Amino acid sequence: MDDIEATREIAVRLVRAANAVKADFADAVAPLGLSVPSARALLLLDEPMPMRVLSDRLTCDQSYITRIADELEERGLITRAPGEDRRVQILKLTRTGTRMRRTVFAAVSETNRVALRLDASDRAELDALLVRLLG
Amino acid sequence: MDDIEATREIAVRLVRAANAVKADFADAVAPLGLSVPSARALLLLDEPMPMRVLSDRLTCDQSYITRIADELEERGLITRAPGEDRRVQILKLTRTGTRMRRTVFAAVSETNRVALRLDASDRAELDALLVRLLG
DNA sequence: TATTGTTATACTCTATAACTATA
DNA sequence: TATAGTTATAGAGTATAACAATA
Repeated sequence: MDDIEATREIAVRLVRAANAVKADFADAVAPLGLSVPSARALLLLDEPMPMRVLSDRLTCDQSYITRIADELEERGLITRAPGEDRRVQILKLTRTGTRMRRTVFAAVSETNRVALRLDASDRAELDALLVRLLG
Repeated sequence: MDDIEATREIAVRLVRAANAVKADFADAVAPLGLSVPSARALLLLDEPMPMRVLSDRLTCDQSYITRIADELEERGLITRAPGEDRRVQILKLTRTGTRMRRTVFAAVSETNRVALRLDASDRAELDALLVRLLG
């Protein structure tokens, strides 16, 4: 069996594994009525931060954060408040948002197949390989 | 550091690594004027097959194959021909398609970071972990 | 002039539903 | 009636461009 072919197979499996992880995440947050991007944002909001910072952490465009913030704000999970620099909007979890963040965290942790299917030494091995892959 | 937190970090890195692999693939096929799904389909068309079989291998809906086949046909890379069962359309690479498939294969192989960043034993390790993860 | 955020728009990947032709 | 493929449509996730306000 061709070496190149075998290596491509691994790449395909890597993408499949990531899809499975994402599907697990989506299944975990769907019952909470949150979209995947909003749930991801919620997890990142461990402390108040400007929308710009959130877009950096989510690695997405700033304009997309407006949409996510709208959704979270409508659900009463965050507030927007202007920063000292008047251009900046600081996103901050409400009390409901803090509770929801914990709920999301618990839900996605329970369904995380990295935890479910790999023991500690496997996880360490995988992590090292992924770091090498990401360079 | 929390164990749950660390495990979630690995899941995040897994998704990032897969995104990197996909981005490599997209960058490799973009200069050829192919969309990612069409390039994927092309790689799977190692022999003539019904659209239904291709949808199984791409793990997507049949209706999506119609779109992909349209694109490949317009580019002169495949032909549709009815099978013995008159409901079936057999997709078959043209000569140009066969050449293009080889070009795609070479291009994505060259940019495949699994090959570039991991040696043979790392790859075997990674593969085993991914299989376990996919269960 | 550069940056934050907003708005409007559009693109990619993909699925669902309703349909047709054949089996 | 079940299956292969098509068509039209829709939805999720995300980006681009133009813009307002502030720096």
